[in-house]
Amino acid sequence: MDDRWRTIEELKRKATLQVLFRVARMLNEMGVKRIASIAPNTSLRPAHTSLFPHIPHEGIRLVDLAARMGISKQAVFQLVEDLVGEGMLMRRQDPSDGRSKLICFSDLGMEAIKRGLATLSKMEQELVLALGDQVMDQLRTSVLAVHDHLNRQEYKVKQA
Amino acid sequence: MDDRWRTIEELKRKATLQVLFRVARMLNEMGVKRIASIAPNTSLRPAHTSLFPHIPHEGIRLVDLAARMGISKQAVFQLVEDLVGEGMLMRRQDPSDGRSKLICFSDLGMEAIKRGLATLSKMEQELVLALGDQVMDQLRTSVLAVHDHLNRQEYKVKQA
DNA sequence: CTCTTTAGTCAAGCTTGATTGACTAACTAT
DNA sequence: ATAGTTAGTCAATCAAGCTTGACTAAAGAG
Repeated sequence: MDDRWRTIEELKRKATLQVLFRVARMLNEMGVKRIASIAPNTSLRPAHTSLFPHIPHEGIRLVDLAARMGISKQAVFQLVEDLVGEGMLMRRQDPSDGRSKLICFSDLGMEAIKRGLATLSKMEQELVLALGDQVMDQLRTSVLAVHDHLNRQEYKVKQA
Repeated sequence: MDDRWRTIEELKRKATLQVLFRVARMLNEMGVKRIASIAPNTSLRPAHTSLFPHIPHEGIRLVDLAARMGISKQAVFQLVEDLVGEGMLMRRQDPSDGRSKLICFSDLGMEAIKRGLATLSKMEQELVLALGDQVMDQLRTSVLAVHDHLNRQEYKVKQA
């Protein structure tokens, strides 16, 4: 065991962030697996579900959605098209602009989102059961603190 | 604001896991960006770096590495080939098997890993500075608790 | 000693998730 | 009214990250 490797092991042991990444990845995989098992949608891929967090209740225009996701409108178009085909999303005419349509959830889509969130919430409750209220409270408050800090920083960067 | 949507917003507010995912994603993106900025390796992609956590100091055989990552040995071969080309990894002859080679880090590779971990550690220290010792301690212990629990569960599943 | 299996390699091809370019219809500014 | 811009759409293309199949050399079983 040479010195270089020892340094690496030391750094790894201290890396809270690495543990955070791994935990997030494991939980995410677990969630995806569970949701897939209750609704075997062969045709809905990660790229599709990545749209969901960016679709507000009022709806959003294609170009704006693309801008928020940081990819081309053509790419988003195809994803939205698929989701409309599956009945998850719908396009309403934008009352204020004849060219544009407002992309929003259909009833079916909202039900699906609800089921997904419920699955996540169930996983969380299982963790509470296994690890106790206190640990999960600590996780919640500390993660939230980091979250808020990162958002404040991002805001500052955008202002500059 | 109809009832279905209100339920969704309620679920989201309670979802510690969603916040965890988002925080992990943001920090990860930040880390990748920083590391990329200090070492503009145009040719090393995420698929390559995903090998690193599975390569032990003693080295590992291609088939075993592929099994650990859950993908075909041919796919792993290409990635290893690229990394050997970049001087990050090297292949030693396996002393106990004439067919097999042990994939391990080169000196350059270990230096690169060290720099990556150091970057992560620096980000962590910045969080400590911004949020305080206490919050980061809470994050560390709670995330570690979840991590250990998930690993225990995975172990149990594998036993069954 | 032969037969089968296994480790690494090489080649071709596929799916996903994106891109760029072109086009139509609707809006906007002059 | 006309010229230029913008929103959505359609099509072709591309790179990443895999897969499957075929081959070789070494190892192991009978």
